[in-house]
Amino acid sequence: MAMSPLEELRHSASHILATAVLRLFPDAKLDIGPPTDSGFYYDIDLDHKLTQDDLGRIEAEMKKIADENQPFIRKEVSRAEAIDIIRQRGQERYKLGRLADIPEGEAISFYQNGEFIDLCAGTHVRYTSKLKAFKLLSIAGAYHRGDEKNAQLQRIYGTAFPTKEELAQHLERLEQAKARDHRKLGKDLKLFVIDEDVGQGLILWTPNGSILRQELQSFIGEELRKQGYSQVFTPHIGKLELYKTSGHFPYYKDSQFSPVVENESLASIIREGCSCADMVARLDAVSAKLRETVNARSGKEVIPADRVLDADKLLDGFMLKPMNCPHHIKIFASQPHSYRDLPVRLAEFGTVYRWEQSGELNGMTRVRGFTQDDAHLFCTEAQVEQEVLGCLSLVKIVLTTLGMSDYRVRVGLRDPDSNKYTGSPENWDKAEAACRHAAKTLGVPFTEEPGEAAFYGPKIDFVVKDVIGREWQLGTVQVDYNLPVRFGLSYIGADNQAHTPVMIHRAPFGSMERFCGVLIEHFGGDFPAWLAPEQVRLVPISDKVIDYGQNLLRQLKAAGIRASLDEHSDKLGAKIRRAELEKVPYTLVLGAKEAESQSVSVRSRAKGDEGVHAFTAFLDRIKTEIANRALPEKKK
RNA sequence: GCCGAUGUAGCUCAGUGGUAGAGCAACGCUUUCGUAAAGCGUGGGUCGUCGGUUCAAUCCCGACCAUCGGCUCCA
Repeated sequence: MAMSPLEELRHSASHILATAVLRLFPDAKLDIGPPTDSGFYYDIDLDHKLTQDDLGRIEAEMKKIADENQPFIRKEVSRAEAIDIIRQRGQERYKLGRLADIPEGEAISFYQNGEFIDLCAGTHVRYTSKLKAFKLLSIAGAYHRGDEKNAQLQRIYGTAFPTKEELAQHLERLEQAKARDHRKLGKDLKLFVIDEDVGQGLILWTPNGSILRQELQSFIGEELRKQGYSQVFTPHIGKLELYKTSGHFPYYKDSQFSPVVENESLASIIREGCSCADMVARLDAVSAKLRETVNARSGKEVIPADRVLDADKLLDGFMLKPMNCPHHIKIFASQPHSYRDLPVRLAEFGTVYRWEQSGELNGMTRVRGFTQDDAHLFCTEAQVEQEVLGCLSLVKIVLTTLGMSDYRVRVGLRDPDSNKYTGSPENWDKAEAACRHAAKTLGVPFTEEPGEAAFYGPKIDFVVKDVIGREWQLGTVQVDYNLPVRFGLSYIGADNQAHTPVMIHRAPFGSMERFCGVLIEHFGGDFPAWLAPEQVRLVPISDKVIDYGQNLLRQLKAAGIRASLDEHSDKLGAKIRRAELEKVPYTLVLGAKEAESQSVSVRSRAKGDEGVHAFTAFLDRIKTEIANRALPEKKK
């Protein structure tokens, strides 16, 4: 596979990095060093813990190697010769394994530059002096072959570009990304906090952030009403048995909070002398009746016999809900349904809790408690395509309104070689065809990805690219044949027979937390007026016009505008600066002449000073802008 | 969870084996000002937590907690 010139450069940079590391640390054992989307890395096993200072030394050595202008020379060798070369260099720890990965019959090649030689398919630049603009960025731990059972190596990340200018631009982009990081903006703009005493990964929405969330929720609420959804509310917990029926417990136990067991039950099993392991086994077990019911409904053994325990030994408890579907299913099941009722669309901003690994938590984008803008649609098989299309349009409306135009749609299909999927192949064929057709009808570019389906049905994900090129899976639509069966759901068809409905899970935002996190970075804190926590800042030039300011403030508030009056005894420049830093879309400067003529001097975040306008004209303007959910204008 | 780094005032950060300092913010006074920082003053800290070493620890050592950069994971 040919490398692009940029990949070639970065790949060569990683060899030069390895050359430098071996000069400074001759006992380093090398693993691999490929190029990446934004640079390169090399994985190295070394007893010495690399520090930031080492990075500087290595970088200086790389500079020297570049100046030495060593040619990259390709050598094709036999397998036996390859083993020899690796042995001579004392690099057998990882390189022999890498060599073994090369299939019989394929060329085995090494690349040499100066004293360094590395097993490598290539390709490379011709001379080390081609490397003119590079920088080592960070050190990280990385498992050999990405498997946590293997040794953890030290990974050195760096980046390289053809010219110094492009490198400088890239570093500049990284700086900008830091400036719009939602964790920094969240703090600066007081949007959310995470408090150690409450717990890691648990978001506290402050008043400003809550406005943002509330506006998004009412926006989507409006769309849901248009599309015939019913709003429901369900509690944050549910009994363990509910999740045993759905199949979520205990199979996903590792990513759930531990069950809540009632004090009296705990006391009683302690009296019986139960060990911790006994307790876990009793929590995981099911009654013979539950097993029989679920297996009969599924038509196969989904709950094995070894999970059954005598009824009097069973221990039930409550779980923080890891998903909303079982609760919504119970609402659907509480009534008999005719085919004429379908589709039933139940929507809820439902908060769920998942035990994410501590190292994975990140601001608002990876948390342990989050609120999905969730809904479950119960429909007939014939309605699947239309309902999927409805869900997809909703996601599209959301993304378009927010100006998030850089996204792709991924249709996840089943892996033809796997039998982990529930439901009949005929149903799968139909559902996949429906998803494919719906995506086509929607008119957006999409890719089909076999193996990306959930075990219970195909799904369609919206993957949004943010300003710095990272991809986020936000909105999702999933077809589910499994849960309606496990819960024994039914409706009466036109033939007067009971039929099993199909269920669709969908969440256009995904979760409010992640979505807001991405949205903060998307806008860099410069929210459109309809989302901005504060929409208008009134800035009197002196105390003499405070009365006028208060008068306007009353009128703005009466019109439903979020506004405040800056009564600090600062100079105008300082008040303007404060409003700018707080990213208020409109600042109205008030002086004596404005007070006299019922006018305001408008300063917009996008354009700066716009001159004096009648207050009523400004009021109309901002009301329209908010009602239209207009996107912010580009800054001048 | 794993590897590494970090944790000092609300924020950004400096600092030392002898019980801490700046700028901004807050508060008070003066100033009443025309489009990104007026002046003076005041208050504010168990130096992440818990242990250990020491006559003495914010500083040295250990454990834990949290954050950051990655890895692994994400129904």
